[in-house]
Amino acid sequence: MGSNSKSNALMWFRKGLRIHDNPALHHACEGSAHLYPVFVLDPYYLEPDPTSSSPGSARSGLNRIQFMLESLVDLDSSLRSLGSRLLVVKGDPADVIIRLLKLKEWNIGKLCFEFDTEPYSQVRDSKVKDFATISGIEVFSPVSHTLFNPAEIIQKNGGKPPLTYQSFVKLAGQPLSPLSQTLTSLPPVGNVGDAETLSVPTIEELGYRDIQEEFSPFRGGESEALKRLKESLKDKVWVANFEKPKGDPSAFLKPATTVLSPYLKFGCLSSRYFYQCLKDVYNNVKRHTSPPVSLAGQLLWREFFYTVAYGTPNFDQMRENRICKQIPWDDDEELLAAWREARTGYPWIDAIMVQLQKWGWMHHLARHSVACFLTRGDLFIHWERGRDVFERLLVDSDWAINNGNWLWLSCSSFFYQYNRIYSPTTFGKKYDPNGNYIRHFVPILKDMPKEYIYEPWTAPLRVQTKANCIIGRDYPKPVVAHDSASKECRRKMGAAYALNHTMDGSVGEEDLRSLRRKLEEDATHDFKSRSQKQKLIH
DNA sequence: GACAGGTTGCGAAA
DNA sequence: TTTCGCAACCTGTC
Repeated sequence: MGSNSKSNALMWFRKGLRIHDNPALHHACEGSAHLYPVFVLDPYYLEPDPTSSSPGSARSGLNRIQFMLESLVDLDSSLRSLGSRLLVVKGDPADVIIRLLKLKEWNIGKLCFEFDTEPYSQVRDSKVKDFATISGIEVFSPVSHTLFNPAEIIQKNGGKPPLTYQSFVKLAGQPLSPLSQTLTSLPPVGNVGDAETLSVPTIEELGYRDIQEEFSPFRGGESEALKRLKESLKDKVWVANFEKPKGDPSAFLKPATTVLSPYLKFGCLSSRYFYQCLKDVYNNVKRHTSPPVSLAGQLLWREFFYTVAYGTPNFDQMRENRICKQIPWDDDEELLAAWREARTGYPWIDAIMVQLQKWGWMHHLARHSVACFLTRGDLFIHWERGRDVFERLLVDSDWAINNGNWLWLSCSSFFYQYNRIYSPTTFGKKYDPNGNYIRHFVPILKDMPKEYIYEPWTAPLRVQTKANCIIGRDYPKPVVAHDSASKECRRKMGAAYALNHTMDGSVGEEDLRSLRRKLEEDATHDFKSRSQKQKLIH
């Protein structure tokens, strides 16, 4: 190669931790003498945070950190089998990439990375892109994390994202196919020089010592993703008849869904490849389910939330969010902690929260149960608080999808039927009358007879004694009474909706404060009039 | 302005 | 196992 021909490429991995269907990687290889595959470890994301209520960093639970490290190990080994390897560098991602682009030894002429729609990533990437552009480095940043380009769909809809699934699907049409070529070899890594590259660290090397005894049963990486995909698709009848709302949230030995979400989150699995595989199955069976409930429909839900999230400023908060109802949520640290730490006294809710802590994954309907309970169903706590807990602990936590679902479940956007409240007792009972799910994740209740396991506070004392679980001592009493709490939530939601309707989307801080006052006054008044009646009766 | 339709509520009644 | 009342929400479309 000539001395001034900058024919080396830097492939920046962030999400998209895969070899298959990776257009940025393909482009990075084309005409490159050397290829530098880089992943930047961000200390802010990884550093142990002893003040957090469960193991992990401030931003991520240990399960997701572990999943990411496994994905990196797998990526490195795949790169090695193609004659390359993964260069791991520590530091602030944008700063690190800019530093590497400046290195004389690397002599980078082309920077390739997958386009990322998240606000955090947009800021980070434009910093790097700006530097590359003024330095005369070619930048290639294709959309390949999603089936569609969110920007295109928003444009097709006149500049605003569609706010219903149906209108989204109509607008979106057919997704693009995955790349058909597979890479058989990669250009070699050139002289690394002063870049201070590492190999993928272990969880212990990151400073984590006390690894919990039960942890996520899902291993990270592209190989694992493709294996899991193949396994899921083997049962063609199951794939063809899949209907999301009918799954069993209490199934944990064999989950009722594919559990491919963590792999989609990190891009270990290409959504476009997944979609194509599903189409192949559908083409080979007589009858199959359709969106929104089908498996392919689930991938379209992902697209829907990515699109709305990309086109909605302040999507991850209530304030200044065009599509979010303004609701006077309570701020109760005690109740929030009880929910987060699985001590609400409702075994179904607590078991789900334990599964979140231990596995970093729960069934979709289980997520609904606890999200509804925290917000509009029982505790009336701000959905942003619950969102934070999920965002940190879920192995599959995905910015657009997580925020979208919290908006949905709290009846702040997309879904508005706030009278439909999940029961923290009977909902789980429908699927698991014996309470096996509770017995596994809340073992203190393992000997509670099934008649009482969903409402252990109703068990006679002799039953509690026999089960070695005294309610109020070994396991908490319910933090709220569901009947009255949910009634109260309905009342508040009704008042908040009325206010949002009257003010036509311009509810401000002061309006919420006065609504909160009014709601409290009404509650006190009701209480007093009830007491009056009681006095009259007696 | 009316109307149709909305992945996933509950509990009672048939 | 399906259907209904509950009380009445929203967006997209005409």
